[in-house]
Amino acid sequence: MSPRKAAALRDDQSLRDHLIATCEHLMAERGAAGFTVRDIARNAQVADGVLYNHFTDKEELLAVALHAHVRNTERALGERPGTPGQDTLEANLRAYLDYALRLHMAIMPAFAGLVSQPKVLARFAELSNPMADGQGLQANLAAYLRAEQRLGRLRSTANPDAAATILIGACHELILPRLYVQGAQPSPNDIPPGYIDGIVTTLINGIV
Amino acid sequence: MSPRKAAALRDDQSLRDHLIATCEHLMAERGAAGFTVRDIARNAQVADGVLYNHFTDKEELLAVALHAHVRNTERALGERPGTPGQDTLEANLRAYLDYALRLHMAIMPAFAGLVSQPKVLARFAELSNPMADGQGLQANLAAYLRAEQRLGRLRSTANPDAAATILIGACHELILPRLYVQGAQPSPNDIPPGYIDGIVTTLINGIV
DNA sequence: AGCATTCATGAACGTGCGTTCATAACGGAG
DNA sequence: CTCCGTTATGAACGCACGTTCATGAATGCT
Repeated sequence: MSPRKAAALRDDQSLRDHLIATCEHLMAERGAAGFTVRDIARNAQVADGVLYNHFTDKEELLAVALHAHVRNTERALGERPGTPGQDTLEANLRAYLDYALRLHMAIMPAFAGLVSQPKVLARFAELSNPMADGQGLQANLAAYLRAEQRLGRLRSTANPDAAATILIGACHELILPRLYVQGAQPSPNDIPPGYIDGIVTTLINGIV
Repeated sequence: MSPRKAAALRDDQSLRDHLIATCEHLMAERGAAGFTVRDIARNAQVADGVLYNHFTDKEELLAVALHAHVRNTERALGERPGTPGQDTLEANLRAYLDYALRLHMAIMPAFAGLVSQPKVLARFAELSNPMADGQGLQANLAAYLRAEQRLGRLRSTANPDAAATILIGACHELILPRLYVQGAQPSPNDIPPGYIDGIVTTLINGIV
Protein backbone atom coordinates (compact mmCIF):
# COMPACT_ATOMS: atom_id res chain seq x y z
CA MET A 1 0.00 0.00 0.00
CA SER A 2 1.29 3.43 -0.87
CA PRO A 3 2.06 5.76 2.00
CA ARG A 4 -0.30 8.43 0.66
CA LYS A 5 -3.09 5.94 0.42
CA ALA A 6 -2.33 4.76 3.91
CA ALA A 7 -2.47 8.30 5.21
CA ALA A 8 -5.71 8.89 3.36
CA LEU A 9 -7.22 5.76 4.81
CA ARG A 10 -6.38 6.89 8.30
CA ASP A 11 -9.84 8.41 8.59
CA ASP A 12 -8.81 11.61 6.79
CA GLN A 13 -6.68 12.39 9.80
CA SER A 14 -3.57 14.29 8.86
CA LEU A 15 -0.37 12.50 9.59
CA ARG A 16 0.51 15.15 12.12
CA ASP A 17 -2.59 14.44 14.15
CA HIS A 18 -2.03 10.74 13.74
CA LEU A 19 1.45 11.11 15.24
CA ILE A 20 0.11 13.16 18.13
CA ALA A 21 -2.54 10.55 18.89
CA THR A 22 0.00 7.74 18.73
CA CYS A 23 2.34 9.62 21.02
CA GLU A 24 -0.51 10.35 23.42
CA HIS A 25 -1.30 6.67 23.62
CA LEU A 26 2.32 5.69 24.26
CA MET A 27 2.69 8.39 26.90
CA ALA A 28 -0.36 7.24 28.82
CA GLU A 29 0.97 3.72 28.64
CA ARG A 30 4.68 4.06 29.35
CA GLY A 31 5.22 7.63 30.54
CA ALA A 32 6.66 10.54 28.61
CA ALA A 33 10.18 9.09 28.69
CA GLY A 34 9.31 5.44 28.14
CA PHE A 35 9.50 5.14 24.37
CA THR A 36 11.73 6.06 21.44
CA VAL A 37 11.22 7.87 18.18
CA ARG A 38 11.23 4.48 16.48
CA ASP A 39 8.55 3.24 18.87
CA ILE A 40 6.35 6.13 17.75
CA ALA A 41 7.00 5.36 14.11
CA ARG A 42 6.32 1.65 14.52
CA ASN A 43 3.10 2.25 16.45
CA ALA A 44 1.98 4.83 13.93
CA GLN A 45 2.93 2.46 11.08
CA VAL A 46 5.07 5.03 9.34
CA ALA A 47 8.74 5.49 8.59
CA ASP A 48 11.28 6.41 11.23
CA GLY A 49 11.87 9.96 10.04
CA VAL A 50 8.27 11.18 9.62
CA LEU A 51 8.29 12.94 12.93
CA TYR A 52 10.71 15.54 11.59
CA ASN A 53 8.43 16.48 8.71
CA HIS A 54 5.87 17.81 11.18
CA PHE A 55 7.80 18.74 14.33
CA THR A 56 11.19 20.29 14.95
CA ASP A 57 12.21 17.43 17.24
CA LYS A 58 10.93 14.74 19.57
CA GLU A 59 10.44 17.14 22.47
CA GLU A 60 8.05 19.30 20.49
CA LEU A 61 5.92 16.29 19.65
CA LEU A 62 6.00 15.21 23.29
CA ALA A 63 4.93 18.66 24.45
CA VAL A 64 2.06 18.84 21.97
CA ALA A 65 0.94 15.30 22.76
CA LEU A 66 1.09 15.91 26.49
CA HIS A 67 -0.99 19.05 26.10
CA ALA A 68 -3.49 17.17 23.98
CA HIS A 69 -3.67 14.33 26.45
CA VAL A 70 -4.42 16.61 29.39
CA ARG A 71 -6.98 18.55 27.36
CA ASN A 72 -8.68 15.43 26.04
CA THR A 73 -8.84 13.85 29.48
CA GLU A 74 -10.43 16.96 30.96
CA ARG A 75 -12.89 17.16 28.10
CA ALA A 76 -13.82 13.50 28.58
CA LEU A 77 -14.44 14.10 32.28
CA GLY A 78 -16.81 17.01 31.67
CA GLU A 79 -16.85 20.11 33.80
CA ARG A 80 -15.51 20.11 37.31
CA PRO A 81 -18.05 19.35 40.03
CA GLY A 82 -18.88 21.53 43.01
CA THR A 83 -21.36 24.36 42.50
CA PRO A 84 -21.52 26.47 45.69
CA GLY A 85 -24.81 26.18 47.51
CA GLN A 86 -25.91 23.22 45.42
CA ASP A 87 -26.18 19.66 46.75
CA THR A 88 -24.71 18.73 50.10
CA LEU A 89 -21.14 19.57 50.89
CA GLU A 90 -20.40 15.90 51.27
CA ALA A 91 -21.82 15.04 47.87
CA ASN A 92 -19.82 17.83 46.28
CA LEU A 93 -16.57 16.82 47.98
CA ARG A 94 -17.13 13.21 47.05
CA ALA A 95 -17.74 14.18 43.44
CA TYR A 96 -14.69 16.40 43.47
CA LEU A 97 -12.47 13.65 44.88
CA ASP A 98 -13.78 11.29 42.24
CA TYR A 99 -13.08 13.84 39.52
CA ALA A 100 -9.58 14.49 40.83
CA LEU A 101 -8.89 10.78 41.03
CA ARG A 102 -10.00 10.17 37.47
CA LEU A 103 -8.09 13.15 36.10
CA HIS A 104 -4.83 12.38 37.84
CA MET A 105 -5.02 8.66 37.24
CA ALA A 106 -5.20 9.42 33.54
CA ILE A 107 -2.61 12.20 33.56
CA MET A 108 0.09 11.23 36.02
CA PRO A 109 1.38 8.14 34.24
CA ALA A 110 2.05 10.32 31.21
CA PHE A 111 4.26 12.64 33.25
CA ALA A 112 6.35 9.77 34.56
CA GLY A 113 10.05 10.16 33.95
CA LEU A 114 9.99 13.89 33.29
CA VAL A 115 11.31 14.90 36.69
CA SER A 116 14.77 13.52 36.12
CA GLN A 117 15.27 15.25 32.78
CA PRO A 118 15.97 18.94 33.35
CA LYS A 119 16.00 19.82 29.64
CA VAL A 120 12.66 18.18 28.98
CA LEU A 121 11.25 19.53 32.20
CA ALA A 122 12.17 23.09 31.26
CA ARG A 123 10.34 22.68 27.99
CA PHE A 124 7.28 21.37 29.82
CA ALA A 125 7.34 24.14 32.41
CA GLU A 126 3.67 25.05 32.13
CA LEU A 127 2.73 21.39 32.03
CA SER A 128 4.77 20.22 34.98
CA ASN A 129 2.75 22.15 37.50
CA PRO A 130 -0.53 20.57 36.38
CA MET A 131 0.86 17.21 37.35
CA ALA A 132 1.38 18.52 40.85
CA ASP A 133 -1.80 20.51 41.32
CA GLY A 134 -3.81 19.36 38.32
CA GLN A 135 -4.44 22.42 36.20
CA GLY A 136 -5.30 24.50 39.22
CA LEU A 137 -7.56 21.78 40.61
CA GLN A 138 -6.52 22.72 44.11
CA ALA A 139 -7.11 26.44 43.57
CA ASN A 140 -10.45 25.57 42.02
CA LEU A 141 -11.49 23.51 45.02
CA ALA A 142 -10.28 26.20 47.44
CA ALA A 143 -12.39 28.80 45.63
CA TYR A 144 -15.43 26.54 45.84
CA LEU A 145 -14.89 26.02 49.56
CA ARG A 146 -14.49 29.76 50.13
CA ALA A 147 -17.82 30.32 48.40
CA GLU A 148 -19.46 27.71 50.60
CA GLN A 149 -17.88 29.38 53.61
CA ARG A 150 -19.44 32.69 52.61
CA LEU A 151 -22.79 30.89 52.44
CA GLY A 152 -22.28 29.75 56.00
CA ARG A 153 -22.04 26.07 55.14
CA LEU A 154 -18.46 25.87 56.44
CA ARG A 155 -17.08 26.67 59.87
CA SER A 156 -15.91 30.31 59.66
CA THR A 157 -12.51 29.41 61.11
CA ALA A 158 -11.93 26.62 58.58
CA ASN A 159 -9.03 27.04 56.17
CA PRO A 160 -10.23 26.43 52.59
CA ASP A 161 -6.69 26.27 51.21
CA ALA A 162 -5.63 23.64 53.71
CA ALA A 163 -8.81 21.66 53.07
CA ALA A 164 -8.16 21.74 49.33
CA THR A 165 -4.58 20.63 49.88
CA ILE A 166 -5.84 17.77 52.00
CA LEU A 167 -8.29 16.51 49.41
CA ILE A 168 -5.90 16.75 46.47
CA GLY A 169 -3.10 15.35 48.62
CA ALA A 170 -5.21 12.37 49.62
CA CYS A 171 -6.00 11.90 45.96
CA HIS A 172 -2.29 11.75 45.11
CA GLU A 173 -1.66 9.48 48.06
CA LEU A 174 -4.21 7.04 46.73
CA ILE A 175 -2.78 7.13 43.22
CA LEU A 176 1.00 7.21 43.71
CA PRO A 177 1.45 3.68 45.06
CA ARG A 178 -0.57 2.35 42.16
CA LEU A 179 1.80 3.90 39.65
CA TYR A 180 4.60 1.65 40.84
CA VAL A 181 2.99 -1.67 40.05
CA GLN A 182 3.79 -3.48 36.84
CA GLY A 183 0.92 -2.65 34.49
CA ALA A 184 0.34 0.81 35.97
CA GLN A 185 -3.07 1.64 34.54
CA PRO A 186 -4.90 2.59 37.73
CA SER A 187 -8.66 3.02 37.94
CA PRO A 188 -10.83 4.66 40.62
CA ASN A 189 -12.51 1.30 41.11
CA ASP A 190 -9.27 -0.15 42.48
CA ILE A 191 -9.49 2.06 45.55
CA PRO A 192 -11.23 0.54 48.57
CA PRO A 193 -14.48 2.50 49.11
CA GLY A 194 -13.75 2.69 52.83
CA TYR A 195 -10.80 4.97 52.11
CA ILE A 196 -12.90 7.38 50.09
CA ASP A 197 -15.58 7.45 52.80
CA GLY A 198 -13.05 7.93 55.58
CA ILE A 199 -11.29 10.77 53.82
CA VAL A 200 -14.45 12.64 52.91
CA THR A 201 -15.96 12.14 56.37
CA THR A 202 -12.82 13.23 58.17
CA LEU A 203 -12.53 16.29 55.95
CA ILE A 204 -16.19 17.18 56.43
CA ASN A 205 -15.89 16.87 60.20
CA GLY A 206 -12.82 19.03 60.03
CA ILE A 207 -14.41 21.98 58.29
CA VAL A 208 -18.14 22.13 59.07
CA MET B 1 49.57 10.72 42.95
CA SER B 2 49.15 6.98 42.99
CA PRO B 3 45.61 5.67 43.05
CA ARG B 4 46.22 3.69 46.23
CA LYS B 5 47.57 6.79 47.93
CA ALA B 6 44.52 8.71 46.77
CA ALA B 7 42.23 6.03 48.14
CA ALA B 8 44.13 5.98 51.40
CA LEU B 9 43.83 9.74 51.72
CA ARG B 10 40.08 9.44 51.36
CA ASP B 11 39.74 9.19 55.10
CA ASP B 12 40.44 5.44 55.22
CA GLN B 13 37.16 4.94 53.44
CA SER B 14 37.23 1.92 51.18
CA LEU B 15 36.69 2.72 47.53
CA ARG B 16 33.44 0.80 47.55
CA ASP B 17 32.02 2.99 50.30
CA HIS B 18 33.39 6.06 48.58
CA LEU B 19 31.51 5.11 45.40
CA ILE B 20 28.31 4.53 47.35
CA ALA B 21 28.61 7.91 49.04
CA THR B 22 29.30 9.66 45.75
CA CYS B 23 26.34 7.93 44.15
CA GLU B 24 24.12 8.85 47.09
CA HIS B 25 25.07 12.48 46.69
CA LEU B 26 24.36 12.47 42.95
CA MET B 27 21.04 10.73 43.48
CA ALA B 28 19.86 13.26 46.03
CA GLU B 29 20.90 16.01 43.65
CA ARG B 30 19.72 14.78 40.24
CA GLY B 31 17.53 11.75 40.88
CA ALA B 32 18.41 8.11 40.40
CA ALA B 33 18.35 8.39 36.62
CA GLY B 34 20.01 11.78 36.28
CA PHE B 35 23.68 10.85 35.98
CA THR B 36 25.97 8.49 34.11
CA VAL B 37 28.64 6.02 35.14
CA ARG B 38 31.22 8.57 34.05
CA ASP B 39 29.56 11.20 36.23
CA ILE B 40 30.02 8.94 39.21
CA ALA B 41 33.67 8.33 38.32
CA ARG B 42 34.37 12.03 37.78
CA ASN B 43 32.70 13.02 41.05
CA ALA B 44 34.50 10.26 42.92
CA GLN B 45 37.78 11.30 41.24
CA VAL B 46 38.48 7.79 40.02
CA ALA B 47 38.72 6.03 36.67
CA ASP B 48 35.68 5.22 34.57
CA GLY B 49 35.74 1.50 35.13
CA VAL B 50 36.17 1.31 38.93
CA LEU B 51 32.51 0.71 39.49
CA TYR B 52 32.81 -2.75 37.98
CA ASN B 53 35.51 -3.80 40.42
CA HIS B 54 33.05 -3.48 43.29
CA PHE B 55 29.59 -3.96 41.79
CA THR B 56 28.21 -6.21 39.07
CA ASP B 57 26.73 -3.24 37.21
CA LYS B 58 25.40 0.28 37.60
CA GLU B 59 22.02 -0.86 38.83
CA GLU B 60 23.52 -2.70 41.78
CA LEU B 61 25.39 0.42 42.85
CA LEU B 62 22.21 2.46 42.46
CA ALA B 63 20.24 0.00 44.56
CA VAL B 64 22.84 -0.05 47.33
CA ALA B 65 23.21 3.73 47.29
CA LEU B 66 19.46 4.27 47.38
CA HIS B 67 19.16 1.92 50.32
CA ALA B 68 21.97 3.72 52.09
CA HIS B 69 20.43 7.09 51.38
CA VAL B 70 17.08 6.14 52.86
CA ARG B 71 18.72 4.53 55.87
CA ASN B 72 21.05 7.47 56.48
CA THR B 73 18.23 9.99 56.19
CA GLU B 74 16.09 8.10 58.67
CA ARG B 75 19.00 7.78 61.06
CA ALA B 76 19.69 11.50 60.80
CA LEU B 77 16.06 12.27 61.61
CA GLY B 78 16.04 10.14 64.77
CA GLU B 79 13.09 8.03 65.80
CA ARG B 80 9.62 8.72 64.55
CA PRO B 81 7.52 11.00 66.74
CA GLY B 82 4.13 10.22 68.21
CA THR B 83 4.04 8.26 71.48
CA PRO B 84 0.42 7.39 72.28
CA GLY B 85 -0.89 9.19 75.36
CA GLN B 86 2.08 11.54 75.46
CA ASP B 87 1.91 15.24 74.61
CA THR B 88 -1.16 16.69 72.95
CA LEU B 89 -2.53 15.11 69.82
CA GLU B 90 -1.90 18.34 67.97
CA ALA B 91 1.74 18.46 69.03
CA ASN B 92 2.21 14.84 67.98
CA LEU B 93 0.55 15.33 64.60
CA ARG B 94 2.56 18.47 64.00
CA ALA B 95 5.76 16.63 64.84
CA TYR B 96 4.75 13.75 62.64
CA LEU B 97 4.00 16.01 59.69
CA ASP B 98 7.34 17.71 60.17
CA TYR B 99 9.10 14.35 60.29
CA ALA B 100 7.30 13.13 57.18
CA LEU B 101 8.14 16.35 55.36
CA ARG B 102 11.83 16.12 56.19
CA LEU B 103 12.05 12.45 55.30
CA HIS B 104 10.26 12.72 51.99
CA MET B 105 11.95 15.93 50.99
CA ALA B 106 15.27 14.15 51.37
CA ILE B 107 14.17 10.88 49.78
CA MET B 108 11.82 11.72 46.96
CA PRO B 109 14.27 13.58 44.72
CA ALA B 110 16.47 10.48 44.74
CA PHE B 111 13.62 8.36 43.40
CA ALA B 112 12.99 10.70 40.51
CA GLY B 113 13.07 9.06 37.11
CA LEU B 114 12.61 5.50 38.33
CA VAL B 115 8.95 5.25 37.43
CA SER B 116 9.51 5.31 33.70
CA GLN B 117 12.14 2.58 33.72
CA PRO B 118 10.48 -0.82 34.23
CA LYS B 119 13.75 -2.75 34.43
CA VAL B 120 15.21 -0.48 37.07
CA LEU B 121 11.90 -0.31 38.88
CA ALA B 122 11.71 -4.09 39.10
CA ARG B 123 15.13 -4.17 40.67
CA PHE B 124 14.08 -1.53 43.19
CA ALA B 125 10.82 -3.28 44.03
CA GLU B 126 11.20 -3.10 47.77
CA LEU B 127 12.41 0.45 47.54
CA SER B 128 9.70 1.81 45.29
CA ASN B 129 6.98 1.47 47.87
CA PRO B 130 8.87 3.54 50.44
CA MET B 131 8.78 6.45 48.06
CA ALA B 132 5.02 6.20 47.96
CA ASP B 133 4.29 5.53 51.60
CA GLY B 134 7.64 6.29 53.17
CA GLN B 135 8.85 3.05 54.73
CA GLY B 136 5.49 2.35 56.25
CA LEU B 137 5.16 5.88 57.56
CA GLN B 138 1.46 5.82 56.89
CA ALA B 139 0.93 2.46 58.61
CA ASN B 140 3.01 3.75 61.50
CA LEU B 141 0.86 6.86 61.86
CA ALA B 142 -2.35 4.85 61.56
CA ALA B 143 -1.19 2.56 64.36
CA TYR B 144 -0.40 5.55 66.54
CA LEU B 145 -3.84 7.03 65.88
CA ARG B 146 -5.52 3.72 66.69
CA ALA B 147 -3.70 3.66 70.01
CA GLU B 148 -4.86 7.19 70.78
CA GLN B 149 -8.37 6.16 69.82
CA ARG B 150 -8.22 3.31 72.34
CA LEU B 151 -7.18 5.86 74.95
CA GLY B 152 -10.29 7.85 74.13
CA ARG B 153 -8.42 10.85 72.76
CA LEU B 154 -9.96 10.37 69.30
CA ARG B 155 -13.60 10.30 68.28
CA SER B 156 -14.57 6.63 68.29
CA THR B 157 -16.04 6.89 64.78
CA ALA B 158 -12.89 8.44 63.34
CA ASN B 159 -11.03 6.44 60.69
CA PRO B 160 -7.33 6.22 61.62
CA ASP B 161 -6.32 4.90 58.20
CA ALA B 162 -8.04 7.73 56.38
CA ALA B 163 -6.53 10.26 58.78
CA ALA B 164 -3.07 8.83 58.17
CA THR B 165 -3.64 8.93 54.42
CA ILE B 166 -4.67 12.55 54.75
CA LEU B 167 -1.58 13.60 56.65
CA ILE B 168 0.88 11.76 54.44
CA GLY B 169 -1.03 12.87 51.35
CA ALA B 170 -0.89 16.50 52.43
CA CYS B 171 2.82 16.00 53.01
CA HIS B 172 3.29 14.79 49.44
CA GLU B 173 1.09 17.55 48.15
CA LEU B 174 3.34 20.11 49.80
CA ILE B 175 6.49 18.51 48.44
CA LEU B 176 5.61 17.48 44.88
CA PRO B 177 5.31 20.97 43.36
CA ARG B 178 8.69 21.85 44.84
CA LEU B 179 10.37 18.97 43.07
CA TYR B 180 9.61 20.55 39.73
CA VAL B 181 11.51 23.78 40.18
CA GLN B 182 15.01 24.16 38.84
CA GLY B 183 17.28 23.55 41.82
CA ALA B 184 14.91 21.07 43.46
CA GLN B 185 16.39 20.87 46.94
CA PRO B 186 13.26 21.56 49.00
CA SER B 187 13.32 22.33 52.72
CA PRO B 188 10.52 22.32 55.30
CA ASN B 189 11.22 26.00 55.85
CA ASP B 190 10.00 26.77 52.33
CA ILE B 191 6.45 25.80 53.25
CA PRO B 192 4.21 28.64 54.44
CA PRO B 193 3.46 28.00 58.15
CA GLY B 194 -0.21 28.76 57.50
CA TYR B 195 -0.50 25.62 55.42
CA ILE B 196 0.93 23.44 58.17
CA ASP B 197 -1.39 25.01 60.75
CA GLY B 198 -4.43 24.70 58.50
CA ILE B 199 -3.77 21.06 57.72
CA VAL B 200 -3.13 20.02 61.31
CA THR B 201 -6.12 22.01 62.60
CA THR B 202 -8.47 20.64 59.96
CA LEU B 203 -7.31 17.12 60.64
CA ILE B 204 -7.63 17.55 64.41
CA ASN B 205 -11.16 18.91 64.04
CA GLY B 206 -11.94 15.99 61.80
CA ILE B 207 -10.98 13.28 64.23
CA VAL B 208 -11.40 14.50 67.83
C1' DA C 1 64.29 -10.06 46.56
C1' DG C 2 61.06 -12.66 43.83
C1' DC C 3 56.59 -13.98 42.92
C1' DA C 4 51.56 -14.00 42.88
C1' DT C 5 47.45 -11.50 43.70
C1' DT C 6 44.65 -7.61 43.76
C1' DC C 7 42.77 -3.86 41.69
C1' DA C 8 42.80 1.11 39.60
C1' DT C 9 43.25 2.71 34.95
C1' DG C 10 41.22 4.72 30.75
C1' DA C 11 41.03 3.57 26.00
C1' DA C 12 38.03 0.94 23.26
C1' DC C 13 33.75 -1.56 22.08
C1' DG C 14 28.84 -2.32 21.20
C1' DT C 15 24.39 -0.67 21.46
C1' DG C 16 20.53 2.34 21.31
C1' DC C 17 18.86 6.61 20.43
C1' DG C 18 17.76 11.23 18.14
C1' DT C 19 18.47 13.14 13.93
C1' DT C 20 19.67 13.85 8.94
C1' DC C 21 19.43 13.29 4.08
C1' DA C 22 19.46 11.45 -0.57
C1' DT C 23 15.84 8.99 -2.85
C1' DA C 24 11.57 8.07 -4.72
C1' DA C 25 6.59 7.99 -4.71
C1' DC C 26 2.76 10.82 -5.17
C1' DG C 27 -0.75 14.52 -6.66
C1' DG C 28 -1.63 18.57 -9.20
C1' DA C 29 -0.76 22.05 -12.96
C1' DG C 30 -0.02 23.04 -17.74
C1' DC D 1 1.74 12.99 -20.62
C1' DT D 2 5.28 15.73 -18.40
C1' DC D 3 7.09 18.49 -15.12
C1' DC D 4 7.37 20.09 -10.37
C1' DG D 5 6.71 20.84 -5.55
C1' DT D 6 5.69 18.08 -1.56
C1' DT D 7 6.59 14.68 1.58
C1' DA D 8 7.07 9.68 3.13
C1' DT D 9 10.99 6.66 3.28
C1' DG D 10 14.57 4.13 5.86
C1' DA D 11 19.45 3.67 5.67
C1' DA D 12 23.11 6.04 7.69
C1' DC D 13 25.37 9.23 10.98
C1' DG D 14 26.99 10.93 15.34
C1' DC D 15 26.83 10.80 19.94
C1' DA D 16 26.27 9.22 24.65
C1' DC D 17 26.15 5.65 27.59
C1' DG D 18 27.06 1.03 29.97
C1' DT D 19 30.46 -2.20 29.88
C1' DT D 20 34.91 -4.70 28.96
C1' DC D 21 39.77 -5.57 29.03
C1' DA D 22 44.78 -5.40 28.47
C1' DT D 23 48.05 -2.90 31.20
C1' DG D 24 50.70 -1.78 35.03
C1' DA D 25 51.24 -0.36 39.76
C1' DA D 26 50.87 -1.52 44.61
C1' DT D 27 50.69 -5.03 48.25
C1' DG D 28 51.38 -9.34 50.84
C1' DC D 29 53.64 -13.68 51.23
C1' DT D 30 57.67 -16.66 51.21
